[in-house]
Amino acid sequence: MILKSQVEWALHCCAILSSLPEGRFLSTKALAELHGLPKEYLSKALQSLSHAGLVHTTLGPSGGYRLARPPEQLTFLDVVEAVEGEGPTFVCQNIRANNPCRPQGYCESTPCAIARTMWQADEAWRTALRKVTFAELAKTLEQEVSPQIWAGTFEWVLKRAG
Amino acid sequence: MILKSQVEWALHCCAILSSLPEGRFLSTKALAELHGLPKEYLSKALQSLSHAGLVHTTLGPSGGYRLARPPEQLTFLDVVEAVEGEGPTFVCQNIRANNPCRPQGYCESTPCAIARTMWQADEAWRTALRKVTFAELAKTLEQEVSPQIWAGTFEWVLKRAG
DNA sequence: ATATTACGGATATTGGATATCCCTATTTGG
DNA sequence: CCAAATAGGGATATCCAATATCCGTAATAT
Repeated sequence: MILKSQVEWALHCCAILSSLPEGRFLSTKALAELHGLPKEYLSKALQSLSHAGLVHTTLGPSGGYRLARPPEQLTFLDVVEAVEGEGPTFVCQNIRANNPCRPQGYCESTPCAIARTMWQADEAWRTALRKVTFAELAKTLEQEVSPQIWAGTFEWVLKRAG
Repeated sequence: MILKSQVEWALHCCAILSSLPEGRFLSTKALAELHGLPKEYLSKALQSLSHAGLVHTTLGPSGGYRLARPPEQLTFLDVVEAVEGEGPTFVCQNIRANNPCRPQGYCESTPCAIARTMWQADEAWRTALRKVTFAELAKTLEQEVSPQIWAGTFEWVLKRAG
């Protein structure tokens, strides 16, 4: 079980969009160049973000993407679920129903205990992702990334932002 | 990102093996019939458990599988990792290295902050799975499963256990 | 001895992830 | 008003892991 690479792409794109000045937009082309990704395919990931309402878009030259909310209100979970979907990572096929020892047409009152445990772990994963916002990420990045690269990237982005 | 169905199969098989009397073995054939699963393919999942040292096996008629440890010491995480592997669910491709603004050959001191967050969530997931043992599962099942089916299944299993 | 079992290798088959291409509607900038 | 650039979406191709089956081998119980 490995997350799609689009998840990583979307997270990095949102990190960049978090530092974008209010009201400006950054295009797929710029985001693809900045991360060295295939533009057309990255576009699908960004469309997922758009469809989930996490970003706003505009058309035309100087068009592109910006966050739909302040970074304080955008969590890792939002982005992960936008790309991967909101469904549980464990799908219960209810194979207990195949038990030859049970009466025909017998129906369970509760979901399988095994599935419940897997879903609890799934929820723990989501809770951890829900706790981290892109505001916090920006703070961390500002501390960790070399000031030179940080400033250079910011300038690079601003030059291309519509 | 969805877990393999083999994970579900392996968990249910371990649940059955947990209730198996000391020293007895249950075959792939019996486990496949009990859960309505393809015998040959289920065999691969059981081999994963064997390879991870979670179960012991014997050959010949009346051969099969038994747990290698008491259910108190076998966790969901053990089984999930035996089947899914121990690698992280998020793979960092380090796409920040593609940033055109960085100097040639620049090398990061720390892993990407985005990857670290994803790995922390991954660890939260594993921690939740590590907390639940098959002894606890057996307790839950004994409370929830209809006594008639529970007893019938136990008898069914004993009749086939070598 | 025979039947049964775990095990491992080989080999399809399937479906999702990855990736590209092209057309359309829209909007900016000249 | 016009040309260029953009998001969006559909169609398609490719790749790989998950799923599934088959068979040969060694070991073992009866």
